[in-house]
Amino acid sequence: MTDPFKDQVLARFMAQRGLKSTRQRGLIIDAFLQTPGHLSVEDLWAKVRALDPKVSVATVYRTMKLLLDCGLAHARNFGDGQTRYEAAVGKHHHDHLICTSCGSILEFENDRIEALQDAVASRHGFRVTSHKMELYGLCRSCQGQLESSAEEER
Amino acid sequence: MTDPFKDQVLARFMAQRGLKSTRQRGLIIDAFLQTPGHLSVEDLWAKVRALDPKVSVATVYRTMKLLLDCGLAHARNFGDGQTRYEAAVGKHHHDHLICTSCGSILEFENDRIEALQDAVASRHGFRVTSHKMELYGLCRSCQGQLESSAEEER
DNA sequence: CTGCGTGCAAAAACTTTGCAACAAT
DNA sequence: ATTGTTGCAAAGTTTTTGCACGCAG
Repeated sequence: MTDPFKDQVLARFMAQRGLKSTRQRGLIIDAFLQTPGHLSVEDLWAKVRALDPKVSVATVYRTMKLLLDCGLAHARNFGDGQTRYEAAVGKHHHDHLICTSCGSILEFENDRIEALQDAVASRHGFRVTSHKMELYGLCRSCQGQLESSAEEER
Repeated sequence: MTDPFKDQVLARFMAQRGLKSTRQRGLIIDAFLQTPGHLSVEDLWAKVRALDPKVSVATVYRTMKLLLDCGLAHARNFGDGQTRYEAAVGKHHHDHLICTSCGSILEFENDRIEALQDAVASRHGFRVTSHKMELYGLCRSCQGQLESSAEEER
Protein backbone atom coordinates (compact mmCIF):
# COMPACT_ATOMS: atom_id res chain seq x y z
CA MET A 1 0.00 0.00 0.00
CA THR A 2 1.31 3.43 -0.80
CA ASP A 3 -0.40 5.64 1.69
CA PRO A 4 0.96 5.36 5.23
CA PHE A 5 -2.22 6.76 6.73
CA LYS A 6 -4.51 4.27 5.08
CA ASP A 7 -1.99 1.64 5.90
CA GLN A 8 -2.27 2.49 9.54
CA VAL A 9 -6.04 2.69 9.58
CA LEU A 10 -6.23 -0.72 8.05
CA ALA A 11 -3.53 -2.27 10.18
CA ARG A 12 -5.16 -1.12 13.37
CA PHE A 13 -8.57 -2.24 12.25
CA MET A 14 -7.32 -5.70 11.42
CA ALA A 15 -5.28 -6.03 14.57
CA GLN A 16 -8.27 -5.10 16.71
CA ARG A 17 -10.32 -7.84 15.21
CA GLY A 18 -7.72 -10.52 14.84
CA LEU A 19 -7.90 -10.41 11.06
CA LYS A 20 -5.07 -11.67 8.97
CA SER A 21 -3.18 -10.02 6.22
CA THR A 22 -3.18 -12.19 3.13
CA ARG A 23 -1.84 -11.95 -0.37
CA GLN A 24 -5.34 -11.71 -1.83
CA ARG A 25 -6.37 -8.92 0.45
CA GLY A 26 -3.22 -7.07 -0.39
CA LEU A 27 -3.86 -7.35 -4.10
CA ILE A 28 -7.46 -6.29 -3.84
CA ILE A 29 -6.87 -3.42 -1.47
CA ASP A 30 -3.94 -2.08 -3.46
CA ALA A 31 -5.85 -2.28 -6.70
CA PHE A 32 -8.79 -0.57 -5.10
CA LEU A 33 -6.90 2.26 -3.47
CA GLN A 34 -4.85 2.93 -6.55
CA THR A 35 -7.85 3.30 -8.78
CA PRO A 36 -9.71 6.56 -8.74
CA GLY A 37 -13.40 6.67 -9.43
CA HIS A 38 -16.29 4.36 -8.77
CA LEU A 39 -15.52 0.70 -9.13
CA SER A 40 -17.98 -2.10 -9.31
CA VAL A 41 -16.94 -5.44 -7.91
CA GLU A 42 -16.71 -6.62 -11.48
CA ASP A 43 -14.26 -3.83 -12.35
CA LEU A 44 -12.13 -4.50 -9.34
CA TRP A 45 -12.17 -8.22 -9.86
CA ALA A 46 -10.91 -7.73 -13.40
CA LYS A 47 -7.98 -5.67 -12.17
CA VAL A 48 -7.10 -8.20 -9.53
CA ARG A 49 -7.38 -11.16 -11.86
CA ALA A 50 -4.86 -9.52 -14.12
CA LEU A 51 -2.38 -9.93 -11.27
CA ASP A 52 -3.61 -13.25 -9.99
CA PRO A 53 -6.18 -15.14 -12.04
CA LYS A 54 -7.07 -17.40 -9.15
CA VAL A 55 -8.63 -14.81 -6.89
CA SER A 56 -12.37 -15.41 -6.63
CA VAL A 57 -15.19 -12.87 -6.71
CA ALA A 58 -16.23 -13.97 -3.29
CA THR A 59 -12.95 -12.75 -1.88
CA VAL A 60 -13.40 -9.44 -3.59
CA TYR A 61 -16.84 -9.07 -2.06
CA ARG A 62 -15.55 -10.06 1.34
CA THR A 63 -12.64 -7.68 1.14
CA MET A 64 -14.82 -4.79 0.08
CA LYS A 65 -17.01 -5.39 3.08
CA LEU A 66 -13.89 -5.17 5.16
CA LEU A 67 -12.89 -1.86 3.64
CA LEU A 68 -16.39 -0.59 4.12
CA ASP A 69 -16.34 -1.55 7.77
CA CYS A 70 -13.05 0.14 8.48
CA GLY A 71 -14.12 3.23 6.62
CA LEU A 72 -11.61 3.14 3.80
CA ALA A 73 -14.30 2.67 1.18
CA HIS A 74 -17.73 4.09 0.58
CA ALA A 75 -20.52 2.35 -1.27
CA ARG A 76 -22.54 4.11 -3.92
CA ASN A 77 -25.58 3.23 -5.86
CA PHE A 78 -26.04 5.12 -9.04
CA GLY A 79 -29.15 3.36 -10.18
CA ASP A 80 -27.77 0.70 -12.47
CA GLY A 81 -27.97 -2.56 -10.62
CA GLN A 82 -24.47 -2.50 -9.17
CA THR A 83 -22.96 -1.23 -5.99
CA ARG A 84 -19.91 0.84 -6.68
CA TYR A 85 -17.06 1.53 -4.32
CA GLU A 86 -14.90 4.52 -3.89
CA ALA A 87 -11.81 5.15 -1.82
CA ALA A 88 -12.79 7.18 1.19
CA VAL A 89 -9.70 8.48 2.87
CA GLY A 90 -7.05 10.83 1.62
CA LYS A 91 -9.50 12.64 -0.50
CA HIS A 92 -11.92 15.28 0.53
CA HIS A 93 -15.49 14.33 0.83
CA HIS A 94 -17.24 15.09 -2.37
CA ASP A 95 -20.55 14.64 -4.08
CA HIS A 96 -21.57 13.84 -7.61
CA LEU A 97 -23.07 15.40 -10.66
CA ILE A 98 -24.33 12.67 -12.93
CA CYS A 99 -25.29 13.17 -16.54
CA THR A 100 -28.43 11.23 -17.30
CA SER A 101 -27.67 11.27 -20.99
CA CYS A 102 -24.02 10.22 -21.35
CA GLY A 103 -23.50 8.82 -17.87
CA SER A 104 -20.44 10.91 -17.14
CA ILE A 105 -19.82 11.66 -13.50
CA LEU A 106 -18.35 14.86 -12.20
CA GLU A 107 -17.26 15.30 -8.64
CA PHE A 108 -17.53 18.41 -6.57
CA GLU A 109 -17.32 19.54 -3.02
CA ASN A 110 -19.02 22.38 -1.28
CA ASP A 111 -18.41 23.23 2.31
CA ARG A 112 -21.45 25.42 2.64
CA ILE A 113 -23.72 22.57 1.67
CA GLU A 114 -22.01 20.31 4.15
CA ALA A 115 -22.43 22.88 6.86
CA LEU A 116 -26.13 23.19 6.11
CA GLN A 117 -26.51 19.43 6.16
CA ASP A 118 -25.03 19.27 9.62
CA ALA A 119 -27.28 22.06 10.75
CA VAL A 120 -30.38 20.32 9.46
CA ALA A 121 -29.34 17.04 11.04
CA SER A 122 -28.70 18.44 14.47
CA ARG A 123 -31.99 20.27 14.30
CA HIS A 124 -33.55 16.81 14.07
CA GLY A 125 -31.39 15.34 16.78
CA PHE A 126 -29.31 13.31 14.36
CA ARG A 127 -25.62 12.76 14.58
CA VAL A 128 -24.51 12.38 10.97
CA THR A 129 -21.73 9.97 10.17
CA SER A 130 -21.83 10.11 6.41
CA HIS A 131 -23.94 11.23 3.55
CA LYS A 132 -24.33 11.09 -0.13
CA MET A 133 -25.70 13.55 -2.53
CA GLU A 134 -26.19 13.13 -6.20
CA LEU A 135 -27.39 15.66 -8.69
CA TYR A 136 -28.81 14.27 -11.90
CA GLY A 137 -29.09 16.26 -15.08
CA LEU A 138 -27.50 17.07 -18.39
CA CYS A 139 -23.85 17.89 -18.67
CA ARG A 140 -22.71 20.74 -20.83
CA SER A 141 -21.97 18.72 -23.93
CA CYS A 142 -25.19 16.72 -23.78
CA GLN A 143 -27.15 19.92 -23.48
CA GLY A 144 -25.44 21.04 -26.66
CA GLN A 145 -26.38 17.89 -28.52
CA LEU A 146 -30.01 18.26 -27.58
CA GLU A 147 -30.00 21.81 -28.87
CA SER A 148 -32.95 21.24 -31.20
CA SER A 149 -35.33 22.80 -28.74
CA ALA A 150 -35.15 26.54 -28.13
CA GLU A 151 -33.61 27.69 -24.89
CA GLU A 152 -32.32 30.84 -23.29
CA GLU A 153 -28.78 31.71 -22.23
CA ARG A 154 -27.93 32.78 -18.77
CA MET B 1 -57.15 7.68 -8.77
CA THR B 2 -57.85 10.49 -6.42
CA ASP B 3 -55.64 13.29 -7.62
CA PRO B 4 -56.79 14.96 -10.83
CA PHE B 5 -53.33 16.27 -11.58
CA LYS B 6 -51.60 12.92 -11.36
CA ASP B 7 -54.48 11.48 -13.24
CA GLN B 8 -53.85 13.85 -16.08
CA VAL B 9 -50.10 13.34 -16.13
CA LEU B 10 -50.61 9.64 -16.36
CA ALA B 11 -53.41 9.75 -18.88
CA ARG B 12 -51.41 11.93 -21.20
CA PHE B 13 -48.33 9.80 -20.86
CA MET B 14 -50.23 6.65 -21.69
CA ALA B 15 -52.12 8.19 -24.56
CA GLN B 16 -48.90 9.44 -26.12
CA ARG B 17 -47.44 5.98 -26.14
CA GLY B 18 -50.46 3.95 -26.96
CA LEU B 19 -50.46 2.27 -23.58
CA LYS B 20 -53.57 0.70 -22.23
CA SER B 21 -55.35 1.23 -19.00
CA THR B 22 -55.90 -2.06 -17.23
CA ARG B 23 -57.37 -3.20 -13.99
CA GLN B 24 -53.96 -4.32 -12.69
CA ARG B 25 -52.32 -1.03 -13.46
CA GLY B 26 -55.15 0.77 -11.76
CA LEU B 27 -54.77 -1.31 -8.62
CA ILE B 28 -51.04 -0.92 -8.49
CA ILE B 29 -50.99 2.78 -9.22
CA ASP B 30 -53.73 3.54 -6.74
CA ALA B 31 -52.08 1.53 -4.03
CA PHE B 32 -48.80 3.22 -4.73
CA LEU B 33 -50.08 6.76 -4.81
CA GLN B 34 -52.14 6.28 -1.69
CA THR B 35 -49.23 5.02 0.34
CA PRO B 36 -46.85 7.53 1.79
CA GLY B 37 -43.25 6.62 2.35
CA HIS B 38 -40.76 4.42 0.60
CA LEU B 39 -42.19 1.23 -0.80
CA SER B 40 -40.28 -1.71 -2.02
CA VAL B 41 -41.82 -3.77 -4.79
CA GLU B 42 -42.43 -6.41 -2.19
CA ASP B 43 -44.40 -3.98 -0.02
CA LEU B 44 -46.44 -2.77 -2.92
CA TRP B 45 -47.08 -6.24 -4.21
CA ALA B 46 -48.43 -7.23 -0.81
CA LYS B 47 -50.88 -4.35 -0.84
CA VAL B 48 -52.04 -5.16 -4.32
CA ARG B 49 -52.41 -8.86 -3.64
CA ALA B 50 -54.74 -8.03 -0.79
CA LEU B 51 -57.08 -6.62 -3.43
CA ASP B 52 -56.39 -9.14 -6.15
CA PRO B 53 -54.30 -12.18 -5.30
CA LYS B 54 -53.66 -12.95 -8.93
CA VAL B 55 -51.55 -9.94 -9.78
CA SER B 56 -47.97 -11.00 -10.41
CA VAL B 57 -44.77 -9.35 -9.26
CA ALA B 58 -43.75 -8.93 -12.84
CA THR B 59 -46.66 -6.62 -13.41
CA VAL B 60 -45.75 -4.61 -10.37
CA TYR B 61 -42.22 -4.19 -11.66
CA ARG B 62 -43.47 -3.27 -15.08
CA THR B 63 -45.92 -0.75 -13.71
CA MET B 64 -43.34 0.88 -11.49
CA LYS B 65 -41.12 1.34 -14.49
CA LEU B 66 -44.03 3.06 -16.12
CA LEU B 67 -44.50 5.43 -13.20
CA LEU B 68 -40.81 6.11 -13.15
CA ASP B 69 -40.83 6.97 -16.83
CA CYS B 70 -43.72 9.36 -16.54
CA GLY B 71 -42.23 11.01 -13.50
CA LEU B 72 -44.88 10.07 -10.95
CA ALA B 73 -42.46 7.97 -8.94
CA HIS B 74 -38.88 8.30 -7.85
CA ALA B 75 -36.55 5.43 -7.14
CA ARG B 76 -34.40 5.36 -4.03
CA ASN B 77 -31.64 3.14 -2.86
CA PHE B 78 -31.03 3.19 0.82
CA GLY B 79 -28.34 0.59 0.86
CA ASP B 80 -30.27 -2.53 1.69
CA GLY B 81 -30.59 -4.53 -1.48
CA GLN B 82 -33.96 -3.18 -2.55
CA THR B 83 -35.04 -0.33 -4.70
CA ARG B 84 -37.72 1.72 -3.02
CA TYR B 85 -40.26 3.92 -4.68
CA GLU B 86 -41.83 7.11 -3.60
CA ALA B 87 -44.64 9.17 -5.07
CA ALA B 88 -43.13 12.16 -6.78
CA VAL B 89 -45.85 14.64 -7.49
CA GLY B 90 -47.98 16.64 -5.13
CA LYS B 91 -45.32 16.71 -2.49
CA HIS B 92 -42.41 19.02 -2.09
CA HIS B 93 -39.05 17.72 -2.92
CA HIS B 94 -37.37 16.45 0.18
CA ASP B 95 -34.29 14.60 1.31
CA HIS B 96 -33.64 11.94 3.91
CA LEU B 97 -32.03 11.41 7.23
CA ILE B 98 -31.45 7.72 7.76
CA CYS B 99 -30.59 6.11 11.04
CA THR B 100 -27.95 3.46 10.52
CA SER B 101 -28.88 1.76 13.75
CA CYS B 102 -32.66 1.43 13.76
CA GLY B 103 -33.30 2.15 10.08
CA SER B 104 -35.81 4.90 10.70
CA ILE B 105 -36.10 7.49 8.00
CA LEU B 106 -36.83 11.13 8.56
CA GLU B 107 -37.63 13.51 5.76
CA PHE B 108 -36.65 17.12 5.52
CA GLU B 109 -36.41 19.89 3.02
CA ASN B 110 -34.09 22.81 2.92
CA ASP B 111 -34.31 25.48 0.28
CA ARG B 112 -30.90 26.89 0.95
CA ILE B 113 -29.28 23.58 0.21
CA GLU B 114 -31.27 23.28 -2.97
CA ALA B 115 -30.18 26.74 -4.02
CA LEU B 116 -26.55 25.88 -3.41
CA GLN B 117 -26.92 22.67 -5.38
CA ASP B 118 -28.19 24.58 -8.36
CA ALA B 119 -25.39 27.06 -8.05
CA VAL B 120 -22.76 24.34 -7.97
CA ALA B 121 -24.32 22.58 -10.92
CA SER B 122 -24.47 25.61 -13.15
CA ARG B 123 -20.90 26.42 -12.25
CA HIS B 124 -20.07 23.07 -13.85
CA GLY B 125 -22.30 23.63 -16.84
CA PHE B 126 -24.88 21.13 -15.66
CA ARG B 127 -28.57 21.53 -15.90
CA VAL B 128 -29.97 19.61 -12.97
CA THR B 129 -33.22 17.74 -13.39
CA SER B 130 -33.34 15.93 -10.09
CA HIS B 131 -31.23 14.99 -7.16
CA LYS B 132 -31.10 12.92 -4.10
CA MET B 133 -29.41 13.47 -0.86
CA GLU B 134 -29.21 11.16 2.08
CA LEU B 135 -27.64 11.78 5.44
CA TYR B 136 -26.70 8.70 7.41
CA GLY B 137 -26.17 8.66 11.11
CA LEU B 138 -27.71 7.98 14.47
CA CYS B 139 -31.12 9.26 15.39
CA ARG B 140 -31.72 10.75 18.77
CA SER B 141 -32.99 7.62 20.46
CA CYS B 142 -30.28 5.37 19.07
CA GLN B 143 -27.63 7.78 20.29
CA GLY B 144 -29.10 7.36 23.74
CA GLN B 145 -29.07 3.58 23.59
CA LEU B 146 -25.45 3.41 22.54
CA GLU B 147 -24.44 5.73 25.31
CA SER B 148 -23.32 2.85 27.47
CA SER B 149 -20.59 1.48 25.24
CA ALA B 150 -17.36 3.34 25.76
CA GLU B 151 -15.74 4.93 22.72
CA GLU B 152 -12.46 3.50 21.59
CA GLU B 153 -9.91 6.13 20.68
CA ARG B 154 -9.24 6.42 17.00
C1' DC C 1 -59.69 -7.47 -34.95
C1' DT C 2 -54.96 -5.75 -33.41
C1' DG C 3 -51.70 -5.23 -30.39
C1' DC C 4 -50.58 -4.17 -25.81
C1' DG C 5 -50.74 -6.36 -21.17
C1' DT C 6 -50.71 -10.26 -18.00
C1' DG C 7 -49.33 -14.38 -15.37
C1' DC C 8 -46.18 -17.82 -14.96
C1' DA C 9 -41.98 -19.78 -14.88
C1' DA C 10 -37.41 -19.56 -16.39
C1' DA C 11 -33.49 -16.68 -16.67
C1' DA C 12 -30.44 -12.91 -15.36
C1' DA C 13 -27.69 -10.22 -12.59
C1' DC C 14 -25.62 -9.45 -8.33
C1' DT C 15 -24.27 -11.04 -3.70
C1' DT C 16 -23.86 -14.19 0.08
C1' DT C 17 -22.70 -18.65 2.19
C1' DG C 18 -21.28 -23.55 3.41
C1' DC C 19 -17.44 -26.21 3.32
C1' DA C 20 -13.03 -28.45 2.95
C1' DA C 21 -8.45 -27.18 1.96
C1' DC C 22 -4.99 -23.64 3.06
C1' DA C 23 -2.19 -20.01 5.04
C1' DA C 24 -0.91 -16.54 8.57
C1' DT C 25 0.36 -15.87 13.24
C1' DA D 1 -1.24 -25.68 16.47
C1' DT D 2 -4.83 -22.51 16.09
C1' DT D 3 -7.78 -19.68 13.85
C1' DG D 4 -8.85 -16.87 10.21
C1' DT D 5 -9.09 -17.04 4.90
C1' DT D 6 -9.79 -18.75 0.28
C1' DG D 7 -11.89 -20.86 -3.84
C1' DC D 8 -15.55 -23.13 -5.56
C1' DA D 9 -20.01 -24.02 -6.22
C1' DA D 10 -24.48 -23.83 -4.54
C1' DA D 11 -27.99 -20.92 -2.83
C1' DG D 12 -30.12 -16.27 -2.10
C1' DT D 13 -32.10 -11.95 -3.65
C1' DT D 14 -33.94 -8.82 -6.55
C1' DT D 15 -35.35 -7.79 -11.19
C1' DT D 16 -36.09 -8.99 -16.09
C1' DT D 17 -37.86 -11.72 -19.95
C1' DG D 18 -40.05 -15.18 -23.22
C1' DC D 19 -44.35 -16.95 -24.25
C1' DA D 20 -49.07 -18.10 -24.91
C1' DC D 21 -53.34 -16.38 -23.59
C1' DG D 22 -56.42 -12.47 -22.43
C1' DC D 23 -58.30 -8.02 -22.70
C1' DA D 24 -58.59 -2.93 -24.02
C1' DG D 25 -59.35 0.10 -27.68
